[in-house]
Amino acid sequence: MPKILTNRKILLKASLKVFLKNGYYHTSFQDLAKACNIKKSHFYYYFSNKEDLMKEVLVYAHTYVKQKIFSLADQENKSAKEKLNDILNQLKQLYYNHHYGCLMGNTLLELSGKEPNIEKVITSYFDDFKQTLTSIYKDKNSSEAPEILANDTIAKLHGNIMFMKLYKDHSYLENAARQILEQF
Amino acid sequence: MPKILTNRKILLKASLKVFLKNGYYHTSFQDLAKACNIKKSHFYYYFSNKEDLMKEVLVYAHTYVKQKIFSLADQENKSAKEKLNDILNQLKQLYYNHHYGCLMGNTLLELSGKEPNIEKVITSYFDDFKQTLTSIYKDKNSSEAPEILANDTIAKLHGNIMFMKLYKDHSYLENAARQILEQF
DNA sequence: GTCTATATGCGGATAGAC
DNA sequence: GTCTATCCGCATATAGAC
Repeated sequence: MPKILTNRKILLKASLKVFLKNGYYHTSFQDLAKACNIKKSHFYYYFSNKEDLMKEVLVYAHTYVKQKIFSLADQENKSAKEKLNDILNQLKQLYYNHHYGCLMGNTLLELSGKEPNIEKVITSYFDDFKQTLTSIYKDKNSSEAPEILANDTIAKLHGNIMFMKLYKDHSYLENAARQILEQF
Repeated sequence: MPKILTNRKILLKASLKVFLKNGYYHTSFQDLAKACNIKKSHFYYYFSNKEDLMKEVLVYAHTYVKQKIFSLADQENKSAKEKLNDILNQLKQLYYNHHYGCLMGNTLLELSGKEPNIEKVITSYFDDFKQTLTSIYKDKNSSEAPEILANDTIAKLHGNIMFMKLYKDHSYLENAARQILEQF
């Protein structure tokens, strides 16, 4: 009989959903415990406190997106525009099953200036996102610098993710992605 | 001697700053009372509860922006581009004294799906914003519908307000505003 | 209109049994 | 590794004196 009935990864995945839905401050260990099917005190066996848990959740999310999506920028035998298309399609799938928006964006707006340790993880995510798109925009002929184009694209995506959440309508992200691709 | 030492408007203005800095759930009546120089129980004389207070704060903010900024779209003897320039300049001033971002955007991402009464106020703000810019883009020759252009502009602004908050750097909004104006 | 005092519940966190 | 029990503080909110 295994002594381990759960593990960090299972807890991180389940906690992520709760944080995405409820935000950081509005999520209690009670909520998390319910979603994870464990007692709330048991979180302290795996994590030192709530901040630590959230940090790990965000690191987990970043790692997942990096491997699953950002890595598509490294595909050989594909054009820059094809890579961009792949990335945008995968990003859309991330957001299409709900109306909770983006965990990184939500958490940034909620915690920036309050929880420096958590903020660092979010910064590293957006740095990574920007670098990924910059590498793609380097292949585009444009009067604008690739870093600027990458920033514009991320800003436009997240502005439309905001609209998506506000109006509970996926078409905002759909249209933004199409427009970004057309303008490449 | 006046019996009224404070009033709703004073409380709303001071509370707005606290909510902008700390968010909704992370703000306690303790924090608000300190910023307003009253006892925390005294809020219940003016507002029925925290949700009601926040709603009033957002209504106050909307009214302020509507009168001070959105109204610039109605100026006679100015071109559409001049009006857009005026609005963008005023919006920048709203955000340039701090790195807390936008109260409407922050609150939307934090409370959407949780506090319907508050969400309605936010929706009405963005509807108003969109309508204001739509009226301006109607004067522009473009293959895109004015509503689409208005949406794009708001999305781009708020995406860059996010960056502004993340990197504590005003130039994101500055550049976005310049670019929006150039593309008119 | 403004205050003091207080009720009540829930939050994060710890101790220690099994 | 997982649980029960519990501490402590703070949160929202109310009652009622002045």
